[in-house]
Amino acid sequence: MKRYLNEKVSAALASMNWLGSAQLTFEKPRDEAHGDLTTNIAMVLAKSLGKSPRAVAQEIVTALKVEPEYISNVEIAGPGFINFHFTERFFNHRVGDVLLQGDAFGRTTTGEHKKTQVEFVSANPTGPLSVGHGRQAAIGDTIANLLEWTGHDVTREYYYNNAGRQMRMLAESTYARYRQIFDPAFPFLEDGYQGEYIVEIAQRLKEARGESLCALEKEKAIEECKSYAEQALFGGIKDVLGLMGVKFDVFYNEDSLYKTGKIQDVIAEFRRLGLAYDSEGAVWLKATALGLEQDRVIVKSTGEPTYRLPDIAYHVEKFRRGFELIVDVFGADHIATIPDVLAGVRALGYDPEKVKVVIHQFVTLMRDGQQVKMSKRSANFVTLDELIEEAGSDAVRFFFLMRAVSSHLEFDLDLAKEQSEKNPVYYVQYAHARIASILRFAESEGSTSSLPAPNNEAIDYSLLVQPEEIALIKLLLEFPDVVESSCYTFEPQRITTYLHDVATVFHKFYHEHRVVTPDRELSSARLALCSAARTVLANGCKILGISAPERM
RNA sequence: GACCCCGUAGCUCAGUUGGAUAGAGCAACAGCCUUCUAAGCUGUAGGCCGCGCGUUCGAAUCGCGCCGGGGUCACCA
Repeated sequence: MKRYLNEKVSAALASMNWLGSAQLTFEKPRDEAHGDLTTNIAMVLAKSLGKSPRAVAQEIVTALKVEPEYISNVEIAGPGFINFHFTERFFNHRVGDVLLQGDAFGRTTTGEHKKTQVEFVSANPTGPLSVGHGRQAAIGDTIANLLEWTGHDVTREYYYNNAGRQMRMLAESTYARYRQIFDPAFPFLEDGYQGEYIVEIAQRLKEARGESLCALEKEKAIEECKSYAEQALFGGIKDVLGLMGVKFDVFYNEDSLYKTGKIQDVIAEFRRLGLAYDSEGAVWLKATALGLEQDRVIVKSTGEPTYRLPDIAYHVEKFRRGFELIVDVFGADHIATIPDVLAGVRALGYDPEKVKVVIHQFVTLMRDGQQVKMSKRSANFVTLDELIEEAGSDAVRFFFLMRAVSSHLEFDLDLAKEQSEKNPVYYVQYAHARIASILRFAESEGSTSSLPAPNNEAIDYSLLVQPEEIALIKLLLEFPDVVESSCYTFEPQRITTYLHDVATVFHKFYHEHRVVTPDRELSSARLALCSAARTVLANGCKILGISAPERM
């Protein structure tokens, strides 16, 4: 639709030598009376031409040549908009295109197989995934899906660290809980992990190993606890991600950056560039020389690197591995580290423009109208697996994707749990199930009245003339554009919003018009339309990672 | 104090690269099932788009300054 008009209007502009002096764009007017597409080109050109916008518009329209078969009306309106009305014929013949493309409808190739990495979740195995991680998993996986739908070669990656202070604390906490099974008076560490899950892990450890760890030397026993707890927690994390339908291609261990000398290489390179110096026993990155506020420690006086150094080394590795587009999905709590990493990457000669950082805000969990406080260290917190168990994966994913990533998300547990019409995810799924039901019904009727198959070439799409039919077709045709804009702006909520709209428009159509009627020609055309709507809903659900049920 | 996100209907939030008369769900009220799924549809009501100034043909959208809420500012990750 846009492509068609772009060609025609560009030709008109060219005939007056106005082409190129302003960006020609088309958009869908909010008000249907203003046509199917509109352009503001006349208003943009008016100033430089020294003419009134409406006069410019008139000249363009006069020079414009369009086929009346496709364009029913071109009008100048308001301050100088040029509105284009397409014919019903133009729209209803597109239904066949949708059906022909089927589960590929909405896919585009603009990504040109660009090698792309999406990093998300990246939680260290120190505890079960939180609700916040769940949001990140839904966002990251959906962005990855969107990138695939636009033709990128996508690698889903999870970066983790199973060394360091936090893991040490996990090990000691587990050890203490383990010892407490045999000796309730065994002291628990001051700032250890309080969560009930540690007790459970200790219990399982006891079942697996009996009392044997008590006999071991403490350090040795703690080491055993660490590997056992890590394995248990990582297993749990992967299970929960699996429940959400999230599968990673690569689990990247921070440790490998040390083993292969990548960390040392980065330090050496910074030193060579005069961007690192020693002070107070630590190694500092001269971030001020890179335009940042203050210098930062990259290697502590204890000899351990701070998180910045491996983060920079990891990003360097992303470039070295050949990724042309690097998407980092982080929680808002990591926002402060990003400038350091990007500055480091740039200093080392890589283009930070290729790194897109998607920051998502926090999730507030509401239960009975009360906020549920969440902290991994406190005993009282709702984990992602509990949430999924209560509300189901579809509802959880959909809820996480309903809001803009930059907005705080209030997750109403009671609403998500409610398996009823109040729950928005069902609205979309119900539309899909309803269509599936209609198609089943038509098939059963077809055995006696031989209705043509929905994708039959003999279908007369021009029978689709009702306002509800045309409105549905128009909306369905927007799907590829919605996928693209959602992808390139990294705003997955555009898909949930759009699918909700599709469901609404379909339900209205369904309410107004009977699909299967004695009129076989009309029935066929409407079945085709239903099938096209089902295609869009199913494809959209696929992108969101939720199911599109045949029955509800 | 510095930086980041948010501020739109009673509540939770959409609102496409700035476009014409501001949108949905929930909550409230009033209707619609002898017909393909009522987990649906229709109608009513609900708004200084936080405030002010600016940019321009035009601002919920962009800029600056306030106000309010949240977050981050380690030799924690």
